[in-house]
Amino acid sequence: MDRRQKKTRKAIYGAFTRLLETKSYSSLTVQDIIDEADIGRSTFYAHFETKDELLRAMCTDIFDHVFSDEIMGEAHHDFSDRNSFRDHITHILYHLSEEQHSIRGIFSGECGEVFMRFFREYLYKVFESRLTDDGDIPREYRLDHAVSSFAETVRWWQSGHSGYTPDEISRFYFESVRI
Amino acid sequence: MDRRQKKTRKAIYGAFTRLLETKSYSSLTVQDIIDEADIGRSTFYAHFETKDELLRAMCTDIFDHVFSDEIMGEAHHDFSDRNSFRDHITHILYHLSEEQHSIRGIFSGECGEVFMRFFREYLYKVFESRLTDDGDIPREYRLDHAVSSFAETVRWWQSGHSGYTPDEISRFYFESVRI
DNA sequence: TAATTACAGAACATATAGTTCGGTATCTTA
DNA sequence: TAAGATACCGAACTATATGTTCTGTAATTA
Repeated sequence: MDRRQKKTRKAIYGAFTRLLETKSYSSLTVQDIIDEADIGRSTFYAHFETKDELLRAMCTDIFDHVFSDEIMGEAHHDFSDRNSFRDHITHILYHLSEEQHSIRGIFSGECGEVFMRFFREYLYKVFESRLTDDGDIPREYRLDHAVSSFAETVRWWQSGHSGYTPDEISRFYFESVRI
Repeated sequence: MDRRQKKTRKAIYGAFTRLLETKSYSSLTVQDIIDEADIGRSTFYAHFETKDELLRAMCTDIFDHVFSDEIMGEAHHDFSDRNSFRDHITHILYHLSEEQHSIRGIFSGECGEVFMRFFREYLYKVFESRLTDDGDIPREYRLDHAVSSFAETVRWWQSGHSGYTPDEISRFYFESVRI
């Protein structure tokens, strides 16, 4: 990839995350991003068709990193011995904490919804295969509940309670939800 | 209130909910609502400053009804004998099912987030006083988790699974979350 | 070195939001 | 029921943001 392209893309991403820390997504104009990134107007549109697509691209980038090993089924962190579900979840939390700089502003505000929708798509894949069969509650509901609860747990963690460690958050989650 | 005002307000609400069943909130223009409601442009703005405020007003209307007895602390439905927390929750679900016509389109799409945010505000009040003290998990987290899980349960129910009864949904919830 | 590709930025077309205002219909009240 | 108040209609207008096009320039690549 052309060095110039990487440079502008990085500038756009940076400007976007920086702006999201002070302004809300909907009140953010493309011009704001252009000014903050210090690029030409046509350059922005050469990279992204809309503001929404920019958000989408950023989410994809972040999650591809966060879930990279998860999707592959391998674990770099020290959980390779016992691949328990709980370890996988904690693993994801560790990855998320490494991406704090980019997701700080993204969770709050209206783009939080877009972000959460993406997040849940990935989480479905992770939870689906691990969900135990049990009881007379529809599997569909149980899956939705497990995913929603986890996504909301992360939202809670990342918006105002980032002092807790991934292990603590994992414990909170597994002690609050019946899986 | 002037009969004319009630009439236009009803027309706007109706048009809004009708449109939300086929189009997404963000792609919905004020002009769309005006055309569907068959009113004058200035009339819309005489009632609501923005599209967001319209959504906000509708949410308030719906929730004021759904939570009316809850906030008052009284129960019209047959739960007056044993005011257990679970009865209260089921009570709310019954009220919600009565409002299905207006909330059908509101849960899906982007306005779902606005709706959910409102919903959660009301739910916090209901859950806060009933939350048992227990364990070494921060009360703040447990409250957030209980509220989020319930809100998401209702979202799941109202978007594609409205065949279940309020009692069933209540059971699903209480058997999935540790409160 | 030559061809390609990306960028800057001005100019432009379009769409939507929100306001203003004069005329008309409807409601209220004295 | 007559008069004053209030709400509605809708056209015209301003303002703002979006997205496109084009030309000249600088960086990259072969």
